Amino acid sequence: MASEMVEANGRRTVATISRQSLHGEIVTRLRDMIIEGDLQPGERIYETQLGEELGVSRTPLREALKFLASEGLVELVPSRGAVVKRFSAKDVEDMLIVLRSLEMLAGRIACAVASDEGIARLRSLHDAMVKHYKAAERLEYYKVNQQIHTGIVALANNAPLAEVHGLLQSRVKRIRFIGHEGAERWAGAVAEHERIIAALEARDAETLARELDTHLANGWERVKSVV
Amino acid sequence: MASEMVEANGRRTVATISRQSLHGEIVTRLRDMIIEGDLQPGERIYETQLGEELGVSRTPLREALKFLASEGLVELVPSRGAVVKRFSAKDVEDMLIVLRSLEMLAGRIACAVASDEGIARLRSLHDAMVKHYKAAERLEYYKVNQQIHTGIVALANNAPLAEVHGLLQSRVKRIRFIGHEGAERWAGAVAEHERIIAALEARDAETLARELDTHLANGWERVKSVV
DNA sequence: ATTTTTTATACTGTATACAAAATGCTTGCA
DNA sequence: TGCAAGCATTTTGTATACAGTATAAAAAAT
Repeated sequence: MASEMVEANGRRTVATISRQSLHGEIVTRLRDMIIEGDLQPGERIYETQLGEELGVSRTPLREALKFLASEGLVELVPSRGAVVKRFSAKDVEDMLIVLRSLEMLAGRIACAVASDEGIARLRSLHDAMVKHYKAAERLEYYKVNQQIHTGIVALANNAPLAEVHGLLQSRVKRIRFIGHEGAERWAGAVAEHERIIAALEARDAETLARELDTHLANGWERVKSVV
Repeated sequence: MASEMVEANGRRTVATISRQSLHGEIVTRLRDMIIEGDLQPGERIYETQLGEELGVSRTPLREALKFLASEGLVELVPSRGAVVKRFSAKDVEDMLIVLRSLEMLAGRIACAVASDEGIARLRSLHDAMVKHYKAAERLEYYKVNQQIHTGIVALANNAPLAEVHGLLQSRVKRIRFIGHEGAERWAGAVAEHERIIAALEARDAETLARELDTHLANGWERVKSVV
């Protein structure tokens, strides 16, 4: 049955050598489905139905749901199964407050411990992002943007910090993904990013923290309307 | 919560209103076992064995393990099962850095939004802690101490903040639980707590943040030797 | 007509059974 | 004696089956 599944999926087998367990794959698959809005907030998840849809039995699917429940992407209602978690505007605002604090912390640490290569890599990511901005490629821009924020956190070389940041980021991704900002605000965000990268290159911790602070506060303003 | 009563009259949770599902109970049970050192770091978890020990079958146990894996308390090695996660000294230090940042953030917010009753409740907790200190009741002291730190975060009224704080706190609990500090350091910790509560009562955000900063930095110093 | 009760259906929660993978041990051979 | 290969045991990974529960619909009574 498992071998059939691999053939049916086809594309998934390339990277992982099918080394990862099935429930692990389901976790990433479902996470993507939730983030991309394939499974909508408040929607109830029927295990048999979704299992057949994915070509797996209920057992690994349920295990994956438990994992995602701990991540906070789904909610487990006793004897009524899993529901895609819905976030209120206050929830999102609270998350962004924490995210902002975490990124500021990461930025401060990064200024002290990051390698020159790491910073250079972030600069090139930033350049790529600007290209996408000028080409008005929103989706590509969005993806690289995420990579930059994740990259700053990664530079701090603090695994738990990166982990909790990723945890919250995965929750707001769904929101941000939807939010399409106007041209002038978009330009403002790019300018903020430029200053962020500059501060990082100068290893100026306080300036970097301040820039991240305003950038992420503005980010909330940009997304507030769509929540 | 209600399951404690259930456990009192009989070990099986069948007949009564077991509001929480079985895997949910197993999660809390295993979490306690890990924190209290019943399951030691690096120890491999044999599903059938542990299942029989707890009187449950493998299925809900596995679901519980997936949940704990997402929490970071156990590690899932593909086709070799679950292992209680072992943390290096750097891991713990990194966690405490993040915890410190989160508590400082919570403290700042709490000064602005906490209710007077909430602050008063924390003061009485503090008084209880001092009593335990004077009676040299280490375990009781430790428990109330945890409640105070959790309580400060709770005052901020920010669910995601409380969540990630609790996540990291559950990981370092195991360490701190072991660490027995000397009398003079213990006295220092109590004094720091007194200043923290005072700053909170004065709603002096910056002082509170500074006191939390030094308190938690000292906390790392106190625990460093035993990691 | 409305409310309550009953019944049917579908879904979740748990257990068990089966298949695949890995580890350890024994045996054979150099 | 040392090493390797193969077999056996153990353990995980997955599927399926069964039991319990909630929901919804239909029927009966007020």
